[in-house]
Amino acid sequence: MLSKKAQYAIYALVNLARKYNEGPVQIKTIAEEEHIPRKFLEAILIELKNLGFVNSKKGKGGGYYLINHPEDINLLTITRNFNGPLGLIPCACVVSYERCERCTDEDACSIKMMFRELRDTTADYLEGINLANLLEDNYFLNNNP
Amino acid sequence: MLSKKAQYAIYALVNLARKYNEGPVQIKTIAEEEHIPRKFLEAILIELKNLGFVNSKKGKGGGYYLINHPEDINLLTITRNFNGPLGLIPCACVVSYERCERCTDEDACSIKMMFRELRDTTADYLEGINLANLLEDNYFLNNNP
DNA sequence: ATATAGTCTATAGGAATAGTAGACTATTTT
DNA sequence: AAAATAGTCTACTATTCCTATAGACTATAT
Repeated sequence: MLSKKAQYAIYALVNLARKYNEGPVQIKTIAEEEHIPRKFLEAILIELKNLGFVNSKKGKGGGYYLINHPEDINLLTITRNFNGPLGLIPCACVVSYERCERCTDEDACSIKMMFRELRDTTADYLEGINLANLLEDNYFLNNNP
Repeated sequence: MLSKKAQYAIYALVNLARKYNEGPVQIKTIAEEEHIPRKFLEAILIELKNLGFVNSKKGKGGGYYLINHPEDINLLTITRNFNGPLGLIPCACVVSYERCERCTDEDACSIKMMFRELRDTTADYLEGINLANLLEDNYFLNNNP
């Protein structure tokens, strides 16, 4: 399961994607519409800003907005920044890789290979989904066999 | 990432699978070979026993052993019992499903569909791997295109 | 009997998660 | 310039989960 923080980040970005090109959206609005605790959301938005996903405008009529087009933000990127490693065991991770103490030959270890393949499948899948895909109702029903 | 507990459970079971039909294996032996803290391993083995994966024999020459053939224990079953939900968001879970507060029509929600498909892929993958598969070096090199 | 080896109860430190409070700063409109 | 709006920053807290550990107890085999 993703952390609440990671989940909130995704929902906040989807909310902004839905209103792309409609001007800044207030923190309060996002918090209410997405059922996210306001103060918690503030912290997440600042992180999203530092990561280059969103920008903000202060004062009246201010709020947050997406910097890039929804099509250019995929779920792997979001997940990477707000959640731990994708691999299920340390030696199967890429970014957070740790050598396995149990192995003499890690390159022949079936346990590692198995978990590594699962990790890669997951990464590819998440990378293939962007925010625009998530806006359309029934996207999957319409695009899957 | 799986919890240490879940990882240890998998490595302990693989250790027992490697010695299937060779009589009971002592806690101490498994702990040393798999680099698992002994007392922690004790607790995990008791849980594995209650779940019906292993049995134990007391006294001299005692230890733990697998009840079923390694081929009959898949990784989905192990993971389910020692780690949280497979789905990345609550509404995409099966066992730990929670209704989404954001949705009016969950059946048309692309976010849910996406995470649900990923969950199902992961579950199918884990279910397809059994302990016997993990014993053979290079299993994946030999069986994947 | 005695050594061996699993079982049970209880506890505990620490990290991560999730959330809160309040003062402060920048911008826009009047 | 003043007032209202809205984001920013610092600090704090509560709770849960993870990862263990200690030690006394019980059952079995020889």
